[in-house]
Amino acid sequence: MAKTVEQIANDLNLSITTVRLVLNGKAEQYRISAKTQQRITHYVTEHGYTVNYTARSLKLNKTDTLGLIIPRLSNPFFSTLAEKLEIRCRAAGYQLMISCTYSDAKYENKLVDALLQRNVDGLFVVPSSRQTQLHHVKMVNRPLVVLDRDFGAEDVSLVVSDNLQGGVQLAQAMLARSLDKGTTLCDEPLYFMAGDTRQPAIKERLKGYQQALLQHGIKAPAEWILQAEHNRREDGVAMMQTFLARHAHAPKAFIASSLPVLEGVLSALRERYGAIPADMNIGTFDEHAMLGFLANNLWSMRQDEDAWAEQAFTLMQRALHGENPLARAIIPMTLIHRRQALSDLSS
Amino acid sequence: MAKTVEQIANDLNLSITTVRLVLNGKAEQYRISAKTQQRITHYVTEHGYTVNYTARSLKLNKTDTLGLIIPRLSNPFFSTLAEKLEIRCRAAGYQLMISCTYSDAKYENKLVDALLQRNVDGLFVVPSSRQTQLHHVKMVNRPLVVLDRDFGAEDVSLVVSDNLQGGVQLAQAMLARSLDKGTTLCDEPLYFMAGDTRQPAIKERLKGYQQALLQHGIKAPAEWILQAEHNRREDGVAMMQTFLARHAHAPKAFIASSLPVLEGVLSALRERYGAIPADMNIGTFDEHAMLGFLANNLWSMRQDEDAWAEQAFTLMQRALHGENPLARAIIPMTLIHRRQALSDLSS
DNA sequence: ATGAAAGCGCTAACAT
DNA sequence: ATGTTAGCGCTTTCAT
Repeated sequence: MAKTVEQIANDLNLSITTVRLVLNGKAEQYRISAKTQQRITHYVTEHGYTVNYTARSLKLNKTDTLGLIIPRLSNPFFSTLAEKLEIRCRAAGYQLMISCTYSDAKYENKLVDALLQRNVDGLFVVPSSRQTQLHHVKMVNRPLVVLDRDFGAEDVSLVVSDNLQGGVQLAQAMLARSLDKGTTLCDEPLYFMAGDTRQPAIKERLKGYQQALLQHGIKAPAEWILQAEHNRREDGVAMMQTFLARHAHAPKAFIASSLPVLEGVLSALRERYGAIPADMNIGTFDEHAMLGFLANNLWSMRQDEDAWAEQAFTLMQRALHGENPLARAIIPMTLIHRRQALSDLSS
Repeated sequence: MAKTVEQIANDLNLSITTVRLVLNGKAEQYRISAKTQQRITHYVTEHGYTVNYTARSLKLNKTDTLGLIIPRLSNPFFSTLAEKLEIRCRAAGYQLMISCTYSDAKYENKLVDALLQRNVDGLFVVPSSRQTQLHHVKMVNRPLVVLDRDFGAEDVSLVVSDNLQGGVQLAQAMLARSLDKGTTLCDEPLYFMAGDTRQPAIKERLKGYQQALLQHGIKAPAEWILQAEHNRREDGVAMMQTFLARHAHAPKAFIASSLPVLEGVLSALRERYGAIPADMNIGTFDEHAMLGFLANNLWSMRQDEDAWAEQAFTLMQRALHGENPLARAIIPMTLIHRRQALSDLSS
């Protein structure tokens, strides 16, 4: 640890107040004599000084620290979000403490407690279940902003993507392509590989897909929709294995409910066929640069992490300032299309 | 905030000591009467209580919090590392504060200061330059573990991958394939797309590549090695554009010095040819599930994040306990090979 | 079996 | 222009 204000004051035979005044740049305002200022600044350049934030926090009852609780950092959507949010918080003078739950409810509740014990000024949370969301709303007696998943708790500020609209748009884009080519949906069904549909974001995406089909006069048959327990890579693998057990061929067109699911789906296909069939039409939620590695015709529904960070922080800041019009922000998604790559050219 | 110990004591007409004793489970030891205990536990279940860690920290001069400073979370290697390290720290009762520098030296130094101000018990840092590394070693008068980049400062604990050996192994595997097929290196040069070679890890990887070539009696010609200012996606783009300006065709075989560089290299190729030539042999450092999206013959050098986390934490813990045999851990890399996918099959 | 008090380093309000 | 002091909530040590 560096020196304390008191030490400096003693060593220089000054009072604590005087030292603090120049340390906080109030020297001019209180007309501290030039030579006193010099002695102090000189001492500090010599011995260094950093405020003890712990003591400061104890006194002021704020830590200038916010907490962010997400499922995993290895999910690119969350790591990007964490980055953007961290930058936004830091611009406003807050440190962001990031922690992961690994989708474990017990863990998640404990994490919230741990961060509260450390007196974070406010908390951003991606809850993993309705139960944990309720826990947080009840236990967190400080500014709370829920992200990504609306399990329907009242009285919280909330930031989510417009998953329903995203689902509609994605499905419509893919259907339009089929219909342009003169194929019908019966020739070329559009499957939906859904992770955990209890998760509100996934549920909405699926609903959007169904709505889009209905607009074409079709009620999606049950066998077009595959489901799984979670939204992980292995769940994607399982769904595609189920599919392949039931069909002779890989699907001509499908939508994955999230990136990890897509990874699993494709790895199962590669396992089976030795390659990812290049003529598949792939739709997925969440954008990632490495999607460009695929040769396929591909649509991805991008979530706007910049807008998320901005909105989430704004809601947080309002709450921190005591203005408390709990609000929910719904952020539009953007469709990105990569055309099928022409494969056989002499490189 | 929840109640304080003092409030509880007042409300119950007990002394602070008595309340603390039962709150800390020392009730039996000090023979607090059963009914006193009951009153207290009842009060707590009613009104709740969480220790104020800030006050505790001020007194004990430790926060049970460690800091991790990395370039970016959106780099999968670092986000995975952050996850593993967070888990390891939490298992030992520490919270990990993760922050990103975006490879900005100024920012990095400020971050270190910010975390020190918050009294983290120790710091893990991936320094972005020799200058910042020296800054940290000098300024951080607490346990410090440097990760990933050895800019050569003395007196620090250090965890790095065995980048030299990794470079050798990767290049050798790729050369072996060529030679098996009867092609010579002259037919099919093995290029190296190097990001910033001032960065020690990159420098070592490149050196390993050169060593491997030498073992085949070849000194890599200057034009086989492309270089850039940084290790970002856009640097990969730039290198491949340079390459394409000088050559009529895409390279038959190359190594990318890191994932972001690879992303850039491939996107430049896709831009140019409309597709990623499937007959290219690709080598890269860092493993990622989405590499399986590529149809190419592909070798990736995986860094063992689990071992990193374990070693880094062990070094940290030693330092925290005052044992101070500054040590460096060098962690082997693992080669992963994906065979070229057979592309034209009826799906 | 229970209580009292000092002190961690800072801030803010009130002296001189 | 500079100095003094109370108190944030906890832990630790010493008294009953």
